[in-house]
Amino acid sequence: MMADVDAQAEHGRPRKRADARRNEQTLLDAAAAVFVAAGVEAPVRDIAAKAGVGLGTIYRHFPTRADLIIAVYRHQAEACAQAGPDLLASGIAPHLALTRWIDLFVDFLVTKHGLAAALQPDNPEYAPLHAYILDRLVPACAQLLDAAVAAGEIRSDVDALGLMHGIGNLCIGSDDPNYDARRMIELVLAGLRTPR
Amino acid sequence: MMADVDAQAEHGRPRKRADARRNEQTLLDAAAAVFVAAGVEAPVRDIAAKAGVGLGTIYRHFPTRADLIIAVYRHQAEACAQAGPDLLASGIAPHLALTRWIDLFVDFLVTKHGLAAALQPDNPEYAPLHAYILDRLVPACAQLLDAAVAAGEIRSDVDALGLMHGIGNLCIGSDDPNYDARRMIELVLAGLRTPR
DNA sequence: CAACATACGGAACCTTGTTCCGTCTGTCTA
DNA sequence: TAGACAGACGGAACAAGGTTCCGTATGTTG
Repeated sequence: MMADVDAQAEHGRPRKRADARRNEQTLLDAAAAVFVAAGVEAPVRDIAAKAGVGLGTIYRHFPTRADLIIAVYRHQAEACAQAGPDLLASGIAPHLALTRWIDLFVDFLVTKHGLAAALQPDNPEYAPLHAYILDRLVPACAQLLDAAVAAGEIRSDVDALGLMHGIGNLCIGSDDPNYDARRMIELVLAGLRTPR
Repeated sequence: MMADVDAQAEHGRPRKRADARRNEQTLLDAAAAVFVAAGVEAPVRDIAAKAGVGLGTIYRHFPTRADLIIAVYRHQAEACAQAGPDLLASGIAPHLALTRWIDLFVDFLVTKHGLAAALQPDNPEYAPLHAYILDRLVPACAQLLDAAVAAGEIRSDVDALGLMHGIGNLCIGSDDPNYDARRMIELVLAGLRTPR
């Protein structure tokens, strides 16, 4: 059946209605604004209100809050993932590349109020977000880590997943002026360079 | 003994009614059980139900969840605070004493599902808990830290508050079998011993 | 332009925290 | 022991936020 050749065939699923596409973009913009103003845990109602749409609409486009967060930050996250191979290819020492990359990751996290806390894997609401990070960022980290281990620059008893989890954790609460997440992360990295 | 007509005179405030004291203990026991089974973020109603009391009763005895948590774990927290001076007096190298003490602190945290996450200072619900930790545990840590710095064993650019915050953060999610909080903390401590 | 699939809005429901007040009960005194 | 009352009790009621559902509205297509 379905010998019809309409736009849907091009990407395998039916093309969305124009108003739906418009609303999706409106929601992304509204969500980005609300996340900046109130953190990624802002009430769904606030985002819907900001976008001027009903609650049903937001849930139809983004079934979970995590989907919305991913959509809003996908570009930045991809850039971060991409930076891994680039740094590695740049010719600097692997452990330096790793340090720089973690800097990028930390920048990404600390500039998004509440994002680090949301990354906790135990909260089922954020499972898709977690899966996304695992999928895109952990491999990038692993590549850098492996290179540094291979170069004998860091200890070999730490895995990328655990390191990312730890770094992410250390970023939680970085709004607090009495807490310097970067210093703690600096300690972790110094510890990494220490012999077992 | 002196003519203490009224037991209240001994501590300055009126003696509580017998049923109130009984309920307080019942609530502590119920809370401890529920915390073990469902974490420290378990619904207040569950604790009240387990204790067989009404909601009003639990709020009268413990105005915030943090008060209840503190009451349940006070003994263990005090023991941890006390261990600081003891370790320092035991004659081992200060940095070793610090390491051991942090081990105790981590033990305390990782055995209480959700407690580390609750320590985040941004959640106003847990403000009293946070204040308590600041009051009792941070000074203990500071003493050990100072001793190790004075002995020239660790770098001097880390403060007790930030270190505790970081260690606490690293303990979040330690239920996850793929995450080893202790290894991350080991890295931090190794980093501490590294020259600036 | 008619018909239909799709999308929309928001009321309604669920869970959890928190307050409030009518009722009940220790405790104290006469 | 009885009466009075401060103190404690239970739980209904309210607030806030997440999520579902369905009657209505509107692109899209033939």
